Amino acid sequence: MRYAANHKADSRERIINSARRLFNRRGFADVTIDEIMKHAGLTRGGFYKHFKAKEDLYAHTVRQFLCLNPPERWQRKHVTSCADGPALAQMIVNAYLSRDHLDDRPGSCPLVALPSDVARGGAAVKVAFRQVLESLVAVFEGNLREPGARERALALVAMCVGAMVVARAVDQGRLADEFREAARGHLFATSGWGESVEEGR
Amino acid sequence: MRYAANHKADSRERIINSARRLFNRRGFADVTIDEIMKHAGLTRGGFYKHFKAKEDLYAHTVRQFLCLNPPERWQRKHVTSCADGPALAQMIVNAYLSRDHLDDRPGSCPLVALPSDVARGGAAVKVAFRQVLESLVAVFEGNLREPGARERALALVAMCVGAMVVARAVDQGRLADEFREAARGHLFATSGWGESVEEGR
DNA sequence: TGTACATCAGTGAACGCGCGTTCACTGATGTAC
DNA sequence: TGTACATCAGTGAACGCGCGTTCACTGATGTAC
Repeated sequence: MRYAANHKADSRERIINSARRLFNRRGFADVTIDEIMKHAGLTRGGFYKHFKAKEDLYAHTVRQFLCLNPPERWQRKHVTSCADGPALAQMIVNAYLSRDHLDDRPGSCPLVALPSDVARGGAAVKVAFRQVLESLVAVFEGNLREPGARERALALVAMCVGAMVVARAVDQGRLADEFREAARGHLFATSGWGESVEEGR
Repeated sequence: MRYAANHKADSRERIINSARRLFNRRGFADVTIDEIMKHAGLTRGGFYKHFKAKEDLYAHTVRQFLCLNPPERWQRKHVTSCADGPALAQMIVNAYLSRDHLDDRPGSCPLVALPSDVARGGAAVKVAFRQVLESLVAVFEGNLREPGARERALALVAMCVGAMVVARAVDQGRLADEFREAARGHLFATSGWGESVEEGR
């Protein structure tokens, strides 16, 4: 072999990474294979040495969010590795509802960036979306007191995702911030994870 | 004129209606002018007698949701015209979080069907999206007690929209139903609008 | 060690198709005179 | 009243472009013998 043993795997990872960031910004339909490959430092034709079709990428790009380590900028700033339990949950929520996350569309959580695309997509991408969703639900549920921990976790995850989704679709930064802050206030009032921290920017 | 005075306005309305239902199902990018015009009972070329470009439709289709009267099926079933105040708010929430609304993609609220598309769209469609959003916030806010009515309204709207958005993107009807029910339970517990009604189907 | 061949990630031109948009045309009616 | 012309919503062929996908090729390295 003329390439290192992990060379092809590295290329594949770069392609998925490139596609993930482009999909997050512009959706599945508007992004071309050519753009994806260029951002991965490759050319159009090579794509089909890695994937059977464009659609094969969708699930991989959604699932890749779970493997990001260290996480993207909006998470690095807010989440430190030394926390766990309610303190960790609090940090994750602050990161999720932060303005950094709102503004970082390429590095965004796919639950916020791609729900409409996934709703129209095939079975594979829906499975990946559900895995990301369930991982978020698990963090919430594990840090809420019984009884009804799961039900409250689902409602609060829906609120966090929903607040960010509408914040992204709105043309007024003021209203977007209101949604983020309202969700954060409501969440800390309901979960007992501690006070909402004022966000510098 | 060889057509009735309102003929062109009627055609325009049919085009927007056709586009709205197709966009709700498949998003802005995947729907073609040809399909839109066929569903409106017209042919491709006539589109440009009504709109300058495809993108001009987006805002009109989102805003049209506000004018639907009588509302679509999932609303007719749940909302009766004789209610107002908290009773009306309760009916609207039951309709919004109903399985009928979940399943009725063509007639869906655009907040649920199109947020990702709008987030990537132009200024006009974002204005229309915000108008629909604010109309929903107003219903909630007007039926919550001070203080903090607006903040709770924003949080609860985010939860309702978020629950429906993720329910649509998930591949398991069971999980989708859990989200709808969790949001409904949390909402009635928070708002004091009355008990959640078991939904027949 | 040297030579011929196999491998295979990546290249970039080409293909085929479909879409948004344009445009010359239709045909029924209104208007000028 | 009759005739010539203007109007304009709608038609459908055509254009131009870009995209997903295919394919013959490259070239560096590994392997057989």
